[in-house]
Amino acid sequence: MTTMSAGERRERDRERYNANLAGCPGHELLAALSDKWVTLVLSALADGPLRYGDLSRIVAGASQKMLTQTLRKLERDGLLTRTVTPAVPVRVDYALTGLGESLLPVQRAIKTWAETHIEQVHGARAAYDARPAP
Amino acid sequence: MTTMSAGERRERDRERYNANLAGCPGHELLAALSDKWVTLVLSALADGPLRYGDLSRIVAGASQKMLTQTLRKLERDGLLTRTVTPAVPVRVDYALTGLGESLLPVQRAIKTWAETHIEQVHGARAAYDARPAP
DNA sequence: CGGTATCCGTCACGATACTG
DNA sequence: CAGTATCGTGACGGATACCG
Repeated sequence: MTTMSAGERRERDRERYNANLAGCPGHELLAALSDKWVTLVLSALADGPLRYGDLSRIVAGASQKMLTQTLRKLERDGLLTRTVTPAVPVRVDYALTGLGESLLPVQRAIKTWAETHIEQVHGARAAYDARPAP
Repeated sequence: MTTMSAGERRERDRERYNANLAGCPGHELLAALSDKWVTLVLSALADGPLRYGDLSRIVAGASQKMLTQTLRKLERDGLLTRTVTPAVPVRVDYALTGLGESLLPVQRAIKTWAETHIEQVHGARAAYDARPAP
């Protein structure tokens, strides 16, 4: 069968396209960074290692589940290390790796742009929202 | 009433925290950029204005709904302009604003980091996944 | 051509309870 | 202290159909 419905074709195209996206480094990174808590955890650890409890206090908005999930993901990606000290009670420290630290300048670049231009964005939004209704 | 259940307190804390987050320029930007299609649209327009149809072909993975939604958001934020030329059929052009263009270097920074370090990340993942099961 | 309107599945997230 | 297990829900994205 060489024939194929338009729907099938579109679906196949989308799959291909998404496969490309998944393989694109830029997108992978962006997907990782955009995670609500990743940035917060990373910058919390920028000043030095922290224990789980400390992190959960600093990143106060995160649920236990989300915090753990985020930490595991970052550990898997080699951005931080997880060190368990067997004692009673247990002690777990998290610290940035070199790779993780190398990400901090990128974060700063983003932050800098944001602080420099956010006013303009807010202004544009206000203007847009104030337009006469269609 | 000065008393409050632990649950209520946590909930209130989370709300406050999220309110802070919403006001944080860095997070606002990150939330905007992380949108699956924003980066693609922006870089598609980096070389010059495009019509809606062109965009939908270049950003092939996006559904019509998502593409329109993304374009509207970017227009609202002042990152691009939408120009309607009343004719038959209608013609709509999208172009980056100065503000939108100023975002391109940031995108490049992200892309550069990704291309430089993604191998390490993949290596770390492989190592993590290959560890002996607990 | 360039959209809007509507329905619908899924899945990420949070709350809660329990464990080594 | 530092998690794991389980369940409920709501926002988001996709498919489809229709409009100026």
